[in-house]
Amino acid sequence: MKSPSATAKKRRSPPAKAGYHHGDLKRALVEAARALLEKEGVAGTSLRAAARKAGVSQTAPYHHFEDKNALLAAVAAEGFKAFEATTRAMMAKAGDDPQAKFLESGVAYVKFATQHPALFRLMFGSVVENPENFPELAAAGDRAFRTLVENMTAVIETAGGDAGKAPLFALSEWARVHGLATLLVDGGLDPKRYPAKSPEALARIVLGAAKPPA
Amino acid sequence: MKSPSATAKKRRSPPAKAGYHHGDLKRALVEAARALLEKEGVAGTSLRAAARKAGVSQTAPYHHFEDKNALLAAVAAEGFKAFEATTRAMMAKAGDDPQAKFLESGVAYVKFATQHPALFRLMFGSVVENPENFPELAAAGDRAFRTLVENMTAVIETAGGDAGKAPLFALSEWARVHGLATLLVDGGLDPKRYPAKSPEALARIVLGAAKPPA
DNA sequence: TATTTATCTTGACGCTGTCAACATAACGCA
DNA sequence: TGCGTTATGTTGACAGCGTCAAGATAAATA
Repeated sequence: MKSPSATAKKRRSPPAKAGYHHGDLKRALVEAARALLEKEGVAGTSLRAAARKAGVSQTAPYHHFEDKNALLAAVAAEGFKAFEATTRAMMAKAGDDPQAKFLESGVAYVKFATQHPALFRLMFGSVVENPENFPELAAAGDRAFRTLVENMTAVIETAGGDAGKAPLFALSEWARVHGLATLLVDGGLDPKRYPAKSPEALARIVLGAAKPPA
Repeated sequence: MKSPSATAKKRRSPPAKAGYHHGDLKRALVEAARALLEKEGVAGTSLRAAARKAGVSQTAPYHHFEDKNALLAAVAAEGFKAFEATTRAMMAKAGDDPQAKFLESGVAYVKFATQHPALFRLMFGSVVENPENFPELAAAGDRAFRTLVENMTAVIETAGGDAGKAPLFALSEWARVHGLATLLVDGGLDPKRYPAKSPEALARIVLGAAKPPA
């Protein structure tokens, strides 16, 4: 019995698209919102537009997300997954040297930000309200910071330093990387002032070479 | 018709007009918008609400600002003035040591951000669109960066380093300061992880002491 | 004083987020 | 199998937003 016939598709765990009820609106909405984000920016990303793009009515999203904020949080969470993936890939290319891995993770950070500026703002800016209500987001932040401290610990240990200061140094370096990414994304940096072939190249220069006098 | 009002608003000083038409709506709107910003955040700051607060109709602002974006730009420009003033004050307290002055300017940066988070976001985030159309904003950015490089040059020279690298080092340190401020303002930083009495204290620790192994 | 200009108001448009009420497909149990 | 329940979708409505068009009125000017 079950389905009358016609399209018998999988609808259990990976419910693609099947059936009348659109199949998997939730995912479709997240993807639509992400596409809007890339093309129109944060300001141009509306719940209604996402619904339109997914081919449903304007209030259909409310059966899958409590409100617009929840949709944005879901997009941000997906962004964090992509972010972690690319960071891992960049670090893998760097081999075993902790210092090189640390640098590459920073470059990956900046590269991701400049390649997906709106998504980056959504993830790290204050556009998602009450992010603590979205465990996926908090978990992503925790994971990111944990790896950061681990990397910094490795760097310090190979340099024969005091590993107890890893959290402090990690924060310091995180701030620098995050600041560079933010300045590039938000246009606080005049590119003419720092001619570099690409944001990635600039990141490599700044993060790798710049150690002003203490 | 409504009550033909009664409250005569205060007027402005020398070049201002002492007229009926509200006197100086432009300034009143900027102040209203700034108050809204502090109380309601960027999202809760609307042109109409600012007009309401100033006691005029919803379209009155269009005689003084091209659109909402222009009003926000004016608020941001005012923010930059306040920002420069507090930075100067903090640096003055630091005396003559370039290193100390540099540190204090960074601490002032972070302090300003955490004390006026919405204003900080307005100034440095991407909420004002096409900021290049507002010369006041560009000028403020230029001034800020120039002092930064000057300070860094002084720091390097007293340390006997290569002053040619001042722009690069300045960018590096600016990124760190800006990143720290941004992380604090946007909640990317879990305060439990870095127990400090205040953001200002945390800034002092991070900016002053954290020089991880190169 | 007459006219032009600056400023402010009313009214309207389409967009937004969200709610209430309703319709129907799918699921689960007798 | 049929039926009730739940999940998912729709239409319609509301207030608030940014902005435009037209009209009103005070102030400046000639």
